[in-house]
Amino acid sequence: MDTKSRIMEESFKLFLKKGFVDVSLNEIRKASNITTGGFYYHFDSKDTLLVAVIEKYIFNYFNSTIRQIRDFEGTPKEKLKTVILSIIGETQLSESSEKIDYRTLHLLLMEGVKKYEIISKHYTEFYYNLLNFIRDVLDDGAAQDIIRRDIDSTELATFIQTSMVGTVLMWIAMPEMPIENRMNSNIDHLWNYITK
Amino acid sequence: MDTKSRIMEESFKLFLKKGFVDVSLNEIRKASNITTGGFYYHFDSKDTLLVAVIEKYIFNYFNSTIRQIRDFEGTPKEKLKTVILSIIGETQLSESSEKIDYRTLHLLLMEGVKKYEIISKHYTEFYYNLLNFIRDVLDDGAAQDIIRRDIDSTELATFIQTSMVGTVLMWIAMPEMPIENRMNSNIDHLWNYITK
DNA sequence: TAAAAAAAACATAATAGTCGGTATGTTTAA
DNA sequence: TTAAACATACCGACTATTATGTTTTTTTTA
Repeated sequence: MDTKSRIMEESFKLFLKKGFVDVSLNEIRKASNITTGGFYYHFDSKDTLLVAVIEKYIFNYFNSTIRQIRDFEGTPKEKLKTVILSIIGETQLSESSEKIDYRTLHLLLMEGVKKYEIISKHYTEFYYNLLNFIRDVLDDGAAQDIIRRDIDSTELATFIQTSMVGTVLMWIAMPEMPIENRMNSNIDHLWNYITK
Repeated sequence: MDTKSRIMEESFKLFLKKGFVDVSLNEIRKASNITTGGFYYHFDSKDTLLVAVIEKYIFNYFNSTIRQIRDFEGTPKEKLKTVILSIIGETQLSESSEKIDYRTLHLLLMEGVKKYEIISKHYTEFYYNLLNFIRDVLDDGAAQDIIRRDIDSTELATFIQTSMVGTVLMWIAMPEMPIENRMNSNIDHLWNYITK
């Protein structure tokens, strides 16, 4: 792996563990085995690094996951379940085999959303991406005559998305209940409601 | 107002605006019109201050809101709608008339949850408190023969809570859609599902 | 009830340490 | 020979905190 990627990956791991502001450039340097000069050759600032890291390891991953599930063969219900569990579930760091706890990732994301306009923009874009995905799945299900047509699919998609996103936050608040259980239970109820 | 309360209120405002770590003691001192000695007379450290502020201005407020809505006369549906809108909606700083944007409050809360075990504990407790409230409302509705009985009320309450909490996060992600609209739409769908 | 003592409520000054960032030097590859 | 890819040394600004001094209020005592 080249130096820049190494810096980004090690920083990402540190950010997840301690949060952005609580990781100093010294720590980043040590973890990446590089000196100050080396770091500033690749990045203009610590902030630039954070934005790059979040774009690469979070949003790229999120959006490519949605893309994959779009091509995924399965029932609409399976697709809905899979997309969110893929994102939330056992995220994996590229190349290495380390698993990431989504909860810490979410907290890092919130930190970025608060501090940087560009991350906030990416965040919004991702949710529109997810919303469109859910709506397409619903439209597909309606075409297959599985899903009710009396409610506008965008509104239904919004309802479903809200519930799925809530699952994440509840997982942070009440971690003792496994995410899979909560997700399965929620999707089952949603499914009862949206199917004919 | 006494000095300690003044420090806490001014700090809370600063924390909401910039986040905890980005507010220095110097800023707190200036805003509260106090010196270093004065500050450290009332608080052991900056961290102690944050915990005190979050306990007082967030969790006290949250939990007392739930208590109020418990006594609130109204239909189960109104109660559900009111409790979350009261918490999320136009929160108000004690004494002063300044309105708080819940989104910034949520981000501050996440910062605290990440950094301090005690805040994380309060956070979990609050969500159990909310869950119990929702379940009681549902049980009440079932007793009035409004709400279906074929699903366990705890599971139904969990489903509803997840959706409500998701509403908050969606509001952060997609702020252009007003929280009231989203909440009303979601509650209507939930209601269709849980009523007989 | 006035003086004395004690405690509370601050104010001032200083400190050690860390922070992100810069300027410049050196090595390596094209 | 030139530019990329680093390394070294350094810096001023700022950080939370401490130690100590001063003022104000409360309590105790004569």
